[in-house]
Amino acid sequence: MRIKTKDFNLEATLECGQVFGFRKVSECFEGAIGGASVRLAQPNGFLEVEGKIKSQEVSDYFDLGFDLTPVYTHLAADERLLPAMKKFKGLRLIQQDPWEALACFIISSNNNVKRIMGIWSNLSKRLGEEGRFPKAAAIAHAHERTLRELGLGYRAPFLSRTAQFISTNPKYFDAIREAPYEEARARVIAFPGIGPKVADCALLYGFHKLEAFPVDVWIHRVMRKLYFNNRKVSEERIRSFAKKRWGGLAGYVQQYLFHGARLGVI
DNA sequence: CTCCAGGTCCAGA
DNA sequence: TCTGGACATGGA
Repeated sequence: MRIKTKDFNLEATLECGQVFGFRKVSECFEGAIGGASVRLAQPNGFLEVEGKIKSQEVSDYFDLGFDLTPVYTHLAADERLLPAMKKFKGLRLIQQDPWEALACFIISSNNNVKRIMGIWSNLSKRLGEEGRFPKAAAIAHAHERTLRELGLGYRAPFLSRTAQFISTNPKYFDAIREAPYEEARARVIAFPGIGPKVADCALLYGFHKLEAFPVDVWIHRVMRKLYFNNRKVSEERIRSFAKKRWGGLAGYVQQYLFHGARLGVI
């Protein structure tokens, strides 16, 4: 299947750190969208999709209907952000599964991307269906010892307890999705192993709350460098700065900043 | 061996 | 409210 796209960069979108379930295999990305295993490529502008899936579902997943113009307006208006915009034009925040996002970012704390992807893979092979990321119930029923064997370390009880809560309160995500950002954030922070940063990742990536601005070590460093003259700044001040400057699209700007910082282009 | 990785939690000032 | 240390694990 071939899908026409406007302003879409598959590689930047899947490698910018918002999702951990795609693997690059010779110019293709292998992973899953919803319940379908897919292989994706973008050889000459078009998005090529292999797998038992409708084009609408792919389009929804990558949020292809979302107009990036206001994001570009922010990026282009700031000399400091211009390099990231040029490099990653077409990077989109996707509509991934809320549970997967929440779980993956519990795993992400004090961890590195390579290891997070490894743990994603271990969990999916051991507890998931057909190698996809396991449902909350599957993790809830697994023994904590099993999670440790898969590399979770001290995060095992955090993930286990959160999975138990979600699998027994399946409607809870609806409440989070419907709540305004600040209230949703407070609800997510209440989960074990989730603090302000992981909560913002879950809200931005799992619930598409585009005002969420996760401040991790990379964002902290790059924001300090670009906007605070390398002085000490609290994460709270960075957050309020971002909110004031980029408002409801702060999370989008954050993604360009994060990817740019990690790749060393800004 | 030490340091670090998309932090969080807890205790003590 | 702010700060320091512990926390599993594996790669550099």
